[in-house]
Amino acid sequence: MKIASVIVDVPTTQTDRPFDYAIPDVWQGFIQRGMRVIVPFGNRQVQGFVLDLKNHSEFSNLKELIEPMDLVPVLNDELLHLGDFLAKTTLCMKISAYQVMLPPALKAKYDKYLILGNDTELQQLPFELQLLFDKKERVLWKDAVEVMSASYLYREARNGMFEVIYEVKNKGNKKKITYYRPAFSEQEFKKRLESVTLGNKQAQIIQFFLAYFQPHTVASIEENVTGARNSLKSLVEKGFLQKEEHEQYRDPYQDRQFVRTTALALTEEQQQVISPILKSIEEVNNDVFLLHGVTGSGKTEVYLQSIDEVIKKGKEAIVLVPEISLTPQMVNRFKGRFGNKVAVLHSGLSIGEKYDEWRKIQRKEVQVVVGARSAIFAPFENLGIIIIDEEHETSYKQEDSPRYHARDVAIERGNYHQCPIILGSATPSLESFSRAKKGVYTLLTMAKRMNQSALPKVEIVDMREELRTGNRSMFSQALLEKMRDRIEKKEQIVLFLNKRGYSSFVMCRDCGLVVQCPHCEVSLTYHKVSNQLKCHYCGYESYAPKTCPECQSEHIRFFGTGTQKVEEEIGKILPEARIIRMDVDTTSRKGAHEKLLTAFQEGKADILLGTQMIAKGLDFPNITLVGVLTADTMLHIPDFRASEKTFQLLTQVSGRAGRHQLPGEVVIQTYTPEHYSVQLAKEHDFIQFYQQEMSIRRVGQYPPYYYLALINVSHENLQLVVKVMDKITTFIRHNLSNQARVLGPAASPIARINNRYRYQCLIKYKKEPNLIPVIQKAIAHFHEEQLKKGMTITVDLNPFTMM
DNA sequence: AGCACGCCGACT
DNA sequence: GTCGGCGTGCTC
Repeated sequence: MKIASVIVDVPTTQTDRPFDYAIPDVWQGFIQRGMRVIVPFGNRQVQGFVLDLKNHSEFSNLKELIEPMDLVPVLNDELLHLGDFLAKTTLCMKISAYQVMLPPALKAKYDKYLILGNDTELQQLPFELQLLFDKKERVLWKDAVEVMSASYLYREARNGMFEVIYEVKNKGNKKKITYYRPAFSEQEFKKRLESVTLGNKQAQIIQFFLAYFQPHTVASIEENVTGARNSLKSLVEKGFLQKEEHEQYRDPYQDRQFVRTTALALTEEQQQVISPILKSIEEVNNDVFLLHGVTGSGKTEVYLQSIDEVIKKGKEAIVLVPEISLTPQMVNRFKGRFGNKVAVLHSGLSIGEKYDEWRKIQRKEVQVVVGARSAIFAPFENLGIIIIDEEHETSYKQEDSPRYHARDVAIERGNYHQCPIILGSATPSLESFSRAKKGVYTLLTMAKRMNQSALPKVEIVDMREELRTGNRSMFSQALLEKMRDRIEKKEQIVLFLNKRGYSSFVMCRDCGLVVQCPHCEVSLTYHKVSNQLKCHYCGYESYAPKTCPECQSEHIRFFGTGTQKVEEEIGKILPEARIIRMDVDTTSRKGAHEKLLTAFQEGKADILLGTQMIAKGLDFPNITLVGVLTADTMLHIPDFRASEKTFQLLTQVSGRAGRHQLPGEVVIQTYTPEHYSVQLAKEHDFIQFYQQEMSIRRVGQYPPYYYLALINVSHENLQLVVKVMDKITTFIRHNLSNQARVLGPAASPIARINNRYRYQCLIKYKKEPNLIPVIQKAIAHFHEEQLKKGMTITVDLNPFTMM
């Protein structure tokens, strides 16, 4: 095999195909499919993935590839194939599909350098450049353009004064740890000592080695002989010690003790649910199970015992959880059961830590991976099960290219490995539940909580009524009384503030002006800490105005209830309450999240106050009251899934209460108590909610009855955006069947971000085999505009947000 | 993406 | 006449 077919790291439609390279003799037999290589591309070097090896190419004068970047392939055949699947089903570049499957540490970085031409003397250069080149062979391009214009540099490069070179940075990411070991046996060591005289420090080090005759790290030598580091080198030179480097994994969980657990006895329901799963594992079937289990019904134990069975068969398991750093309890459960067989992958890890966890998987040192969305690409080769917990979570859909959904990838991989998939949730997505009803998935139900505990009693409080009776605080009378009661009883409270879609905006009470971002069509968010207004879309910041910028009125107010404000108010009315506040501000530091939760678990606070991040996975026995301060803010966002999201959230939050011996109670405060998603969450009635919501989706022609595709065009010039979007929409409308509904063009819900206008076209369809080629054709038409005018066109198949 | 090639206006 | 504007097309 003399030729490698390579996908290059140039993410454009024109280069989204394999390029052939000759394999130089030195690398013959070494280069394999799935390896990363450095190849010449045009006049620069880029990274690429070897797709294939072959002996013939249609292209006659091939360049040689430069060198491999890996010792062993980073992508196996299955993942190479999966990349193709991603590119086809999400309309992304193949290179982006492959990059997303690997830990970010393996993504190439490029450096552009300037080196002197062959005949160039340093003195010929302008003074500023002479300084840069001083004693250096090469100068970073970005340093050079600081002192000389790019056009000058390019011109002189053309004249031969410089050469411009590119280099793929292959970062040595492996963490090395240095050991010193005795160079010979103990007797030999002593014998040799007699024939030399050593300095004081060196003698001390030798004594230390004689006392503990084994390899030592520099740190441990230093502990015993201070200043030893300076003498180690000469001991190596004299032949007493050998220096060696061991690769070491950074283990983010290394200094933590995990209490080992064994399988718990299953409840009757759990047994009923697990037996078809075990059967599927046994028979190597590619079944998809939808495990619908109420909060606290013990889904995790079902996962654990299924995985255990898979491991016994010598296979591997992937467990996806929504943003795992948010649920350290979950990690503990897996680490506790499977110990060092588990790798953990989530966004809280550093790039290096992610890389290390990934390598444990690649080297088959672990059998289980627990992680967020991208863990679905774990390079296992013998998958026995894939579990997606909280299956309905929107975070399983990646919101930028490649816009894949982990569930779809899971099903594709399950099909390849012929292994079962479990989708678990207390509130399944309508898509999954309807598939289960149709028999595409196998529905498994757990309707009871473990520990004989009942689902919590839910009380809905109409906040309009509170207002009428003169209560203007954010706590209803009912909630306040219950909070007092729990604090007295030394039981714990979780207060949930639903902030999404309800940022704390600034409004003038006189003229009604809402302060907006000058670059985006969104209202600015007030941040109390810095007294600033910030735009969450483009990062614009300004100081909070004291008077209305429009009418100069002083009645300008900050609307919306932030966690800080709630904390302040509790401090006023319940001064004895100890509060832990969890939001972006208090959990941004690494590990802060877990610390706060641990403190709460240990009873160091009465109230846990937070946003989204406390809705899931909390399982503390002492929580007996859950308060939802504003249940309906999410209902008003322009999204057909608003009701579904509200129902899911209320159910999840309620599920935090009374999971163990003590009974739980939930208070939901709302301005729309009659809404079915609020009412049915109170009744814990998912089935009823499903039916009601489905009929609305049917009428509105929304998923799961229809599939969606969203095309978005953005550019600074509004006219251009409208024109292009209009042409695309018309083209698509004419080329799909009349079953399809093509809506638009219309301004996006956020009509402008970063001064770029945004228009969109929404396609609703049931069956359109030509959809993807038609969209591709429509977009291809506007290639030039994209290239020259900086217009962006994006396509999101099965979008989760319409923003 | 990044660059070379190439064809038209304003400068020595 | 030439420098440089950016429109066009190519990269194995």
